[in-house]
Amino acid sequence: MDKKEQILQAALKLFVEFGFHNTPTSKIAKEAGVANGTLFYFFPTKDDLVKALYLDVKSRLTNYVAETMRGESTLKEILKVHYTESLRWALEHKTEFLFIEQFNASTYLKQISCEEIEKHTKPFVAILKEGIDNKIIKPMDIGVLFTLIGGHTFAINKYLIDNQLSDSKGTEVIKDTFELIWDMIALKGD
Amino acid sequence: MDKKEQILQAALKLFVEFGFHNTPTSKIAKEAGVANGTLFYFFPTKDDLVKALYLDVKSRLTNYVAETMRGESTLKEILKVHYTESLRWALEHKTEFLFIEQFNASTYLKQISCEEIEKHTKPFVAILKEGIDNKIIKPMDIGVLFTLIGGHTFAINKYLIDNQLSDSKGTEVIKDTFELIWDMIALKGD
DNA sequence: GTCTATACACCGATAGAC
DNA sequence: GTCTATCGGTGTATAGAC
Repeated sequence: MDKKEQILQAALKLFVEFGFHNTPTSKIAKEAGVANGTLFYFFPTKDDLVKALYLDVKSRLTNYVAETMRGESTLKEILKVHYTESLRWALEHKTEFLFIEQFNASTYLKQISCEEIEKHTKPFVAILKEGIDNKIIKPMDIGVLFTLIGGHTFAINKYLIDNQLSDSKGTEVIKDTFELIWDMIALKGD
Repeated sequence: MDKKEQILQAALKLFVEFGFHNTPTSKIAKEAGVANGTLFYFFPTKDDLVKALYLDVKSRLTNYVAETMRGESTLKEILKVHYTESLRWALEHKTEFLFIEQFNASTYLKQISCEEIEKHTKPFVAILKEGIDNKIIKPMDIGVLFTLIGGHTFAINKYLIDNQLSDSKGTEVIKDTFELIWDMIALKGD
């Protein structure tokens, strides 16, 4: 693993544990096992490091979900894989999830360009739009629909992480809550 | 308005605009129109100020919702008032809402005792529990149910604030999304 | 209670050797 | 590319007059 990667990993760990502002770059360098100056060689400013880390984590999540897709045919199945695998990824990458949460609520978010954000959301929004057009999903504003599903996923994620459920119990909650969401947004049964 | 109140108000405004770490106590004092030392007379440390502000904002929200209750009889009506009025309050107190969001995702949250948090959630959880016991709400873990409703409310809140909808459009979204939630959690129709 | 003035720790960022 | 050493700015908190 190269030094740049080590720095990102160390930053992720410390940011989640202590927050952005309580994590000096000196500590990050130390945790990463590199010199102070090396950090600034790869990331000109601390802000650059935070943003690079966000983009890195985000794309890892997006890639993971994309890879688990195995040509599901119905919209319900596609959404289920999206939901289930996002949650499963977050459960196995708690630190990454908590980092995203912290970042989203921070003032850094404004500094990420719209294109950068849309790159991750666009494919999913397209799927939802298709569902509405094909009268599988209830007709509603696409933004509201996206918000609803995102909010759900995020909330259940936090619940699972905070409550340290067993694997089987966690799987059950994920399965059950997906059916609840589906009932909420689907136009009829299946 | 006394100086303590002025400080809290200034801190709220600046924290939301610049984030906790980019808001020095000196700026807060200046914005509040008090001397630097005065801030530390009321709040021994900056952390104390942040936490006091959180408790203050939280109880204002809780009180507001409690006051709007006018002896609704059915569970659906009670929940609807809770949902609607929480959103309405947040829309008229955007800064307060954004502050709560930032605080919840920060490392400060750990520093708030469980009792302090439960004070605000307990009454609501009791209502939900009653709904399950009386077979009005689908049987499920009370924690999951609370998470679901909270996540929804939070997500729609953010949507409303981010998208600057007109009053009538906003009211419509609030009304529609409540029906969606209700359909999701209710055991049958009404 | 409120102010002014200031101590002093800390941290982001740079310079320059290797 | 990576290191060591260090500077300058900044911000929390205190001391002490009023």
